[in-house]
Amino acid sequence: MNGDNNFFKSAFSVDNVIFGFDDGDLKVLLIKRGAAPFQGLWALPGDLVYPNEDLDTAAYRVLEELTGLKKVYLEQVHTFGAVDRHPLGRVITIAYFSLVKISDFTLTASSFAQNVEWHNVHDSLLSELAFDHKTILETCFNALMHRVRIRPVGFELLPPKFTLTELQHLYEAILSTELDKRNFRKKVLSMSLLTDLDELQEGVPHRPAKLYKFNKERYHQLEAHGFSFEVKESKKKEKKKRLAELIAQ
Amino acid sequence: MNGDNNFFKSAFSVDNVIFGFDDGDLKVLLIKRGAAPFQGLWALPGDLVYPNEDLDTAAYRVLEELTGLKKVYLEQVHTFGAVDRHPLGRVITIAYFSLVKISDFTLTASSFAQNVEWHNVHDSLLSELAFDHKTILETCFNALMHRVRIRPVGFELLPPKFTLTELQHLYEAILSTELDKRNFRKKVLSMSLLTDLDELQEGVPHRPAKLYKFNKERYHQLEAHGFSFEVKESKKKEKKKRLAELIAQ
DNA sequence: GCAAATGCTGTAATTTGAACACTAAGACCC
DNA sequence: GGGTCTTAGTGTTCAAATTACAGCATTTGC
Repeated sequence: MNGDNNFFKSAFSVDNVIFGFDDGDLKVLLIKRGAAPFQGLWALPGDLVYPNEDLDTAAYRVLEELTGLKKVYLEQVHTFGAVDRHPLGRVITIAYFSLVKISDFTLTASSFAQNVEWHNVHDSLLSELAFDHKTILETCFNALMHRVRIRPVGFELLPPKFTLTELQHLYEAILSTELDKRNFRKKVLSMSLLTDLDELQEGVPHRPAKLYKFNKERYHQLEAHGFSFEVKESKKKEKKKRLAELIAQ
Repeated sequence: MNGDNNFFKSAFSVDNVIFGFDDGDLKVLLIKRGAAPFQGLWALPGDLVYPNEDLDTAAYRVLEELTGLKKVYLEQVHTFGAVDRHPLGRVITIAYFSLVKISDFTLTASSFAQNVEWHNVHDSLLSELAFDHKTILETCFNALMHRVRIRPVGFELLPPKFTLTELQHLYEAILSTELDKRNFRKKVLSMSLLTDLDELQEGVPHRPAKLYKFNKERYHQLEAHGFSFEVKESKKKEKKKRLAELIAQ
């Protein structure tokens, strides 16, 4: 193949929707663009893929350059390739999402220079972002909502030790719903994916909660046996919502 | 951006896993390669994406050039971009799957020249395919298995009029399992997604079955109200399987 | 010691899912 | 026309999962 061919005048990039969870809120890491195009707008971290680099490798690289983190959860979601999505040429981009523990996170020197910030996901979905990044964020957020119902990836967003209430708040933030406390705890504990650490929370101005950790070994065991993980919205609400919509027609 | 940049010496293609259903079997449309590399091996239909062409457009084009069909179900699944996946250069490929009614299908003139055939999916997964197409087929088949449990896309594979038994066989072929006849019919009918056509099968040497069609309008209504479609494997089997595995440990 | 805040726990009612076997209708053959 | 073959079609019972729901317990801080 030769470089003169028209088919070889395109580039591809990866864009990474990096989710974090803090203070009861689901967040996404964005970079303020310092140069045209879209100067001054917030954008997803991303980069062109090197000629001799695999796609996943590129996505991990973007993540590590920005956060210093390796070994985080990363998943390819969708590829966006509208002809006019990049004003300077044909660039298709492969979108990934990753889940990081904000507790582990420190900005790297390289990222420190840039204007990097955690943003509330829902707010970002309502604001303007560079390129087609709003669509990408939407798609990845939907993928996350879907994923947490099927696999226990939520733990990737929590610190190593967490309380059941924190876990519940995480699920509520991702699924944008409220869950019944007793049913949630019953269900989660019945899966035996949590190890009770026999430790209590410290520094809280109320009764401290027990701390748990995620039991990865147990998860892999169950996974091998066709286990499925699921958290559902309350039926009461679904019914109410559906009824309301029917009436509205 | 200029053409000398190293980043612009790559190409991208689409590959299309075209599923059909015939004679109780799930099939995939493959092309026998007439030229190197991988000459003589079966491959997925695909093509480079034109410089001014959107990705989905390219996937539809590949499909139409081969089958003459427009307006078929098409879904992007995953992008494959290993550095060495194409022996002649860096080509990343965006994989799609599509669902066609074999009854509608006729080979186009252009595809007639090529060696195009329907292959049993399970056989193909065990045979050698060109490039990384076996991995792509696997990924798309898994995506299909997953998709039919969530959305009623299975109908895209059946002729406009079909019997409940045909529908059941389709699900059994995709999910590689057996389903209980009564429970299946009960569930499917309870969703009110089928319209009873008040017609009977003809030309069968036994009691003819009623014919149904898929009610698309009804589906869109339900979809708008957060409806979810699901077909499950029998629990009996799962339990047996799991027990066997536990014993084997 | 009392107020404030969150942690923690169980049961009853309902819904959903799974298992299971016989009669019905038409085609074909004699 | 009667018998046989083949697939169509149908309901009930039991078990499991899901839902709704409220009050006492423990710690901190005043």
